[in-house]
Amino acid sequence: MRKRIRIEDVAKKAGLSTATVSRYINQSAAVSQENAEKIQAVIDDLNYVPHAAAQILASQKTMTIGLIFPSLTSTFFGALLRGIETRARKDDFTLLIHSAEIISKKTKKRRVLGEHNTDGIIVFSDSMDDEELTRLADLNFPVVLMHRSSPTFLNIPSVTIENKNGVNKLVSHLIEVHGCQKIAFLRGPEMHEDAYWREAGYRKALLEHNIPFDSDLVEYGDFNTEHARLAVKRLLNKNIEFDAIFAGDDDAASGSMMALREAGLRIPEDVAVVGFDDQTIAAHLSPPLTTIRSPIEQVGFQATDKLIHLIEGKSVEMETLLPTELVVRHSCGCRQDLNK
Amino acid sequence: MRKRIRIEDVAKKAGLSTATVSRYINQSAAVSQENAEKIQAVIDDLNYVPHAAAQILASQKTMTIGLIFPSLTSTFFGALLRGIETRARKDDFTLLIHSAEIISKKTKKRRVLGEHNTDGIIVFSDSMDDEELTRLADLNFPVVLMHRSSPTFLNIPSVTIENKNGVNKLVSHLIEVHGCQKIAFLRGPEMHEDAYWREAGYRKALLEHNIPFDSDLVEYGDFNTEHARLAVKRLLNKNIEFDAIFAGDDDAASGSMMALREAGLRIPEDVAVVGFDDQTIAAHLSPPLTTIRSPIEQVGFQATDKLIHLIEGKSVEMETLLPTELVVRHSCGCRQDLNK
DNA sequence: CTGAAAGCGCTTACAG
DNA sequence: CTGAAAGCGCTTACAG
Repeated sequence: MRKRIRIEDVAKKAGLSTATVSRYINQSAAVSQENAEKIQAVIDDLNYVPHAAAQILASQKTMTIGLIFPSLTSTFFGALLRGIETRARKDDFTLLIHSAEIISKKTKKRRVLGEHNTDGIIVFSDSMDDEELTRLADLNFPVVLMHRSSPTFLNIPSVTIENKNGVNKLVSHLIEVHGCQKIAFLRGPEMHEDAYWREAGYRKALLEHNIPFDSDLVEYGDFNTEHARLAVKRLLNKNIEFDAIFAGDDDAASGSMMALREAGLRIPEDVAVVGFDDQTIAAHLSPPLTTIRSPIEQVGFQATDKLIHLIEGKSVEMETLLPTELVVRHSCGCRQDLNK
Repeated sequence: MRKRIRIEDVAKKAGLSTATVSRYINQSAAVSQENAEKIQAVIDDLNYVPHAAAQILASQKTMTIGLIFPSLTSTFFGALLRGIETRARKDDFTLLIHSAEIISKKTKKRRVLGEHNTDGIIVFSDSMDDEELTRLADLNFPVVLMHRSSPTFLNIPSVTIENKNGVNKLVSHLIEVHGCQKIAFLRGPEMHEDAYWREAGYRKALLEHNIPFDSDLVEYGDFNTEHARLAVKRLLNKNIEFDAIFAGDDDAASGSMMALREAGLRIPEDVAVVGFDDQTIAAHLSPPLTTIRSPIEQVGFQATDKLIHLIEGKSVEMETLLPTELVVRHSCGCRQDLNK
């Protein structure tokens, strides 16, 4: 590698001090018009780019945001990332993404994301344990939670979505409009907060329509295509009767459809299927999926917005609950026009 | 924020010098068993984590790899990222991801990824222009290309996939097994290298079967669901006849299916549809998609492997061409068993 | 508006 | 195997 160009080289060539050059680069203090132009010319000429680590060390600000995700495979995270990146870039923050799924227990002691390399961290769902959350809270280090709320003994801001109401509407639609009575439910991961509230919405809808809750109809779909496919197969093999499936999310709905088709069942004639999220895939399934639209990108945007406020020392709303919306397509049995 | 704990604090408490503590942490030189234990105890006690920027500045190694992607929305990138992250983590490299789509021309002067914050960069397709590529090559800075080959005047290692042969097999299957004669082709983005070679494979298959190339059958699908849907609509509106669609990739195949269904056409009876990549979605489309399996995750893994070798000063193979494979499902007209 | 100089928290020859 | 000290490339009070 060729010799690095330092701020000192720029300063020397411009006949100024490094302090002035630094001020110009960071716009941290006024620099005379004349010198500004001189400096810019030298920077362009030398192709100077500040050394990030030196800036961080000297300023004690990393200008980067850490992201902890369980995995990066779902399209779901694409939308989330878009929201996060859009907001982060507005304030020139860099993103350091850590996908937790791949980390092994052993690696865990090597803290990947923390106060040593970020100004703040956004945590998705349960991808950080309470111990580390507590440690960061004790440090007063900025953290924002997405798709989960703060442990009660801490006080961490969060951005979540309206799961319970959404699912209530969705399941009620199945019951009221399509007369479904035996609605299978593919639950998400055990400790997942979205899963918890979706179950609450499911139970509420049943209760309000005097349909008894039947645990035989509940399986773990894990918000995952293949798991959901197997879950529906299990239901089918056990000869459990159902006239609809609320799959937990869209990916699981896609897997459910597969299993049904493999069993020779028609959708929605034999079994209605509904999902949650309204990801891109939803409209492209066959039949197009009735689902709940959740503002995934907004969640990312808002969480990042909160975090940046926190980093800047401003106060933020503790809990942001974003609304969801019923999107009726055909997989529930509705027959609206195919062209949107 | 509470006062940061520094290596000096650890050293003092352990009754040793910072040099020894540093050597223990980085395993960069032998430390006596006794002192090692003492240091580890203090680290655990104080909850010490080294300041990343200080390490980078002092060692002149960032231990991070830059990734330049056009966008993070497709599931395609999920698989790619998995491969990259798996390999990077093996050598304790951190990932800095920059999605180029969101960057504006103005922002461009602020170089987001480069020698100032990474040890090397992986570039997807054409998300970095020749000018910057040249600058980095001049610096002798490690760069690896994915899904594109090096500009001829440079000499940058790359990892690409066998597009031409794959498509040739796919289109030949359509012609030989299903008797297709008018195969529409949804091309990818203009300057995209994958798109270029897929067209070459398409033309070759036609040529080998004495079917004239008909430019009326070619549209831009842009490797994108919605664009592809509109492209097929255009074809339909122009009353152009076709008995099959090679959609360019799986996302575009999904969009094509939508357009066909909206027009009341049956798949594959009226029109066969085939894709490329064999992403997760492919098996879940209805009917399940016949496509070419490309080793997306492998591409990421190999590119990262190459980059790390480069960073370590080792020499690497200049061009790695990974094989692809025909996956026959039902959207082409084949009637194999649905259960795999 | 500008500069001299201390300091950010590490690593690493060098010497022992 | 260990330590004293220079140095990595910036930023930022402080003084003017």
